[in-house]
Amino acid sequence: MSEKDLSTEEKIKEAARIVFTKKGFAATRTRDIAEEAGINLALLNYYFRSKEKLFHQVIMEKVQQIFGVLFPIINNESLDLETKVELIVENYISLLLENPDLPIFVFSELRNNPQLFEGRVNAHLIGESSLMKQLQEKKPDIHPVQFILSLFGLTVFPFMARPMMTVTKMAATDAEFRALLEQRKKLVPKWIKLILESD
Amino acid sequence: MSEKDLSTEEKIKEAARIVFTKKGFAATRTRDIAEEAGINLALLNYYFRSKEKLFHQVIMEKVQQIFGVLFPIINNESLDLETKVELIVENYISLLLENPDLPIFVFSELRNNPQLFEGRVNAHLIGESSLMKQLQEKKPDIHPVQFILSLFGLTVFPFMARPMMTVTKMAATDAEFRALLEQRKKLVPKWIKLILESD
DNA sequence: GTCTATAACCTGATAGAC
DNA sequence: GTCTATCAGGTTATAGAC
Repeated sequence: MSEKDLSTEEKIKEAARIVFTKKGFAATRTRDIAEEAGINLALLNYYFRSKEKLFHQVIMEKVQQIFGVLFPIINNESLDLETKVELIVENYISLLLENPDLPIFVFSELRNNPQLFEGRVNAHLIGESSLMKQLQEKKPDIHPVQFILSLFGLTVFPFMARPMMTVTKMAATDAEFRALLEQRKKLVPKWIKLILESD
Repeated sequence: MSEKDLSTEEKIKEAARIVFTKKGFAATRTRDIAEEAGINLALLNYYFRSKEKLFHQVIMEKVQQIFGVLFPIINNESLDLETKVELIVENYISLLLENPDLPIFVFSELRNNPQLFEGRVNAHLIGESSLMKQLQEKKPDIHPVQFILSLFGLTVFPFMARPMMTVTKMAATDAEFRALLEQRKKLVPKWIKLILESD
């Protein structure tokens, strides 16, 4: 599907996704989005009313995209803990490889604007999830939050550290980075398993 | 040392540290810094010439603060791998507990502005470090970058996820968060050890 | 060194022609 | 729906008095 096939509205939103995720809300100028979309500034306001409304739409769709991948796994009663971990890591890394700027974007905007998510992210949805119950059963001595932080730390952190890895030449090229993350799809579940089976 | 004891220059810089780390460069207005410092806008330019120059000074000092803590450990030839890991985790978590906004700040500004660090962070300083040599010897089958990503992912990620933890009530209060991270000082080295001793 | 006032510039948003 | 031109408001930086 070439750029020409998209409606103007979708062209603007796609441009907004790119620019907002790359630079953040405050550093993005509506002019940048217009230019990226190949349209003019007035059209942005014609379709989306304001920079803020456009931003809100973009980030919410991104958050839902993430939860859309993770939730069905976390709450699937027919998967055991180990399989859940494998699927979460595999699918989340795949998603992030297509959206590498997403983690820094979401976390830094959430810092500036916590009320964005207030009410939308229900504590029970995580605390009462199938994953949590299985964890409690398998390893009651690990604080569930410590487990979650580790699982996602191991999975997400490389994307946040990406700019640092480029500068330090730890993963200078895109191909190197992708290779590392592909390898990590197997490593992280293996390591998590070590943690779960330790005493 | 009360606020009154600080020179005007230092008051401005301290205010800049607070506001910049909390909101990022683009979202920060020089007026916010002036107000936080209890001085007037013109003085900021009198002392630091521009918003950009002040920012540059602040972020560089923060980065050096981090490396100042980590480098002596990473390159201490007389510490074995396990002890290095313990000290890195312990000291880094302590530092970040005093500067919880630092990780999001540094990583998101680095994304917007990678040239900030070009030339300053030498790839050899990490690749040729004592830590890396020990790792290579102890566990040649782990890619060193995978190890580093895991060590720092486990250590730093909780600070980046802090706003998310607040919203989801995983760690609603400051005290809860601190307790989790204090506990983590022991957990992370234990888990890293599991990884290093696995096959 | 510190202040007030203001210049110079930039950005989001809109008016109005087509 | 799409464009150009422009407004209104806000931001950085400086001039000039004290």
